[in-house]
Amino acid sequence: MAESEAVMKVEDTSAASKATEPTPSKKDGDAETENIEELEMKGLKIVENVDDIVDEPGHIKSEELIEPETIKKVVADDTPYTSAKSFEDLNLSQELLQGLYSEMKFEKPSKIQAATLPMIVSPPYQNLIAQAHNGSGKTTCFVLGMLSRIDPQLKAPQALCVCPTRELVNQNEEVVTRMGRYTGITTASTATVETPSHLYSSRREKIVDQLVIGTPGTLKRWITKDKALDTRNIKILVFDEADQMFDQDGFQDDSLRLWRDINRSGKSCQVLLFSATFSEKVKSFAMKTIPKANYIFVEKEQLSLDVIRQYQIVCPDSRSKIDVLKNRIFPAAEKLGQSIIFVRTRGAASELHKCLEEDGHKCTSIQGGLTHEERDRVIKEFRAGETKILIATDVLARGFDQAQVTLVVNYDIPVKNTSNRHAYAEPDYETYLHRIGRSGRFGRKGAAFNLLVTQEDKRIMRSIEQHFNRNVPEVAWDNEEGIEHVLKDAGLA
DNA sequence: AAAAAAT
Repeated sequence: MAESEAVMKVEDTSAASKATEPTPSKKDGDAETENIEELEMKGLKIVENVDDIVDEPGHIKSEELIEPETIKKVVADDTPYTSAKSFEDLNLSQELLQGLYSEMKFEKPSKIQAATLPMIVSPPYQNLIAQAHNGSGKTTCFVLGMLSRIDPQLKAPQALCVCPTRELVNQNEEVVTRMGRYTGITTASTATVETPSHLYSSRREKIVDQLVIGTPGTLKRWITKDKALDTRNIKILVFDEADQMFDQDGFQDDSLRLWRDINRSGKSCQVLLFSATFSEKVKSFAMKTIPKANYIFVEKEQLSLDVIRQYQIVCPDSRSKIDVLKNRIFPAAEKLGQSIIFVRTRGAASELHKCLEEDGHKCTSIQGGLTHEERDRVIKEFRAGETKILIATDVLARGFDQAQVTLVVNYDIPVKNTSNRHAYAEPDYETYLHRIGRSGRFGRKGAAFNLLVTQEDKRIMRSIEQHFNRNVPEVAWDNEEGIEHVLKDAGLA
C-alpha cells in the first residue's frame, strides 16, 4: 500500500516561548530515530532536508528558550508541504484569523504549528500522527484544523474531538469557543451537564452543532444508542492524548469503534493523533492502524523539558513523605504559584487531602470517584487561584493547562499497571512526562519533586533517569534550606 | 489491587 510513497524528512528545532504562545528557534540536528529506520526498512524513502523551517534567530530572547530539539517530519506522499511562517499562509477565513489575533493574541505559528498546520488544512487532508512537547501549542493545531474544515452553512456535526477525561473536554471546548468566536461555529460537549439528576439518561434531540468534543463512552452512546450524533458529515476526527486513546490499556477499543462508525457512515474522514508521548508499542500500533498518515515525532531524550527542574527526595519512610511535603515543600511552594501533588490511587488522594487539611493546609483534591459537579467545582476554584495546592490522581496528569502551576510533586512515582503482582513494577515514563509537564507551561519555569521511599521507588526513578537520559539530582529530605535553595536554583524562589 | 469512561 505504501510502496511508492516518497517520504521527506525535515530536521528542525523547537523552542519555547512567551506567555501566550511558543516562539521557535533554529538549530541544526542530524539524529535518526528508530522510527525513521523502521520506515526505511518498510521500503520508504527518506529525502533529506526537502523543506526547512527558517526563523530569525534574533527573534527569541534567551530566557524563553527550551533546549533545542529535533523534530522529525515524515510525509506520506509527495505533497510538497511548505511550513507556515504566518497564519496568512494557511488560507484561513477572515473570521478565524480574527480569532487567532484578537482573541487568542497569537502573532505567528509556533514551530509545531508551522510544521503541522499545512498538512492538516490543505488538500488532500492527509491523516496525521503528531508528537510535540507539553505546552508547545498542540491544542491550537487540532482546534484550528477542526475549525478551518467546518462549513459554517452546514448545520450538522462535521468535526469530532475525543479526549480521555472530562476536564480535558472542558478545556478544549473553551479553546474552541475562543478561537472560533467570530466564525459562528457552534459546539457540543459530553461534559455539559444535561440532566444532573439522571446522569446516564439518553439524549433525545439530535445534535446540530458543527463541532463535537467528548469522552469516548458518551460519544459512543450518542452515536449508537441515542442516535443523536449523526456522523455522516464528519470529515475530521481528532484524538487528543492519542497514545492513551490508542493504548490497549486505555481507550483503544472505544477509539477504533468510533473511527469505524464514522468511516462507515461518511465519506473520507481525516484522522489526527496528537500527544506529547508515544511509547514504541503504541507508536507502531498507530502507524500500522492509521493509513497513509504523515508523521511528526520527537526523540524521547529530547522530550524532557529542561525548563522544568527535576529533583528526587529520598525519605526514610512513608510517614516522612507527609512531613517533607508539609515542612519543606509547602513553605517554599506557597510563595511561588500553584502546585499539583500526584498520587497513585483515589483513596490516597482523599487520605492525603484529609491529612493535610487537619494540619491546617488549605488544599483540594480531585479524582475520578468524585461526582462531576465536585470535579467541576475543584477545577473552577483552582483555575480561579482560590486554591494553591491540588492533590490529584492521574485524571489530571495529561493536558491540564494552568499557567500558574510552577510545582509538581510526585508523591507516588508513576508505575504501570501490571497484572502480574510478582513482577517488578514498571515505570510509567509517559505518565511521568505528562505529570511534570503540568508545570512549565509554554516555556515558563517549573520544578518537579519525586518523593521516594522504597528500593523499588529508587529503582524506578533510576529507570526514568536512564530512559530520558537525564540526571535527576537528589535533595536531602531533612535539609532545612535544601528545598528553598533548590527552588532558587530553578529560578523560582 | 488500579487512573480513566461508563454501564
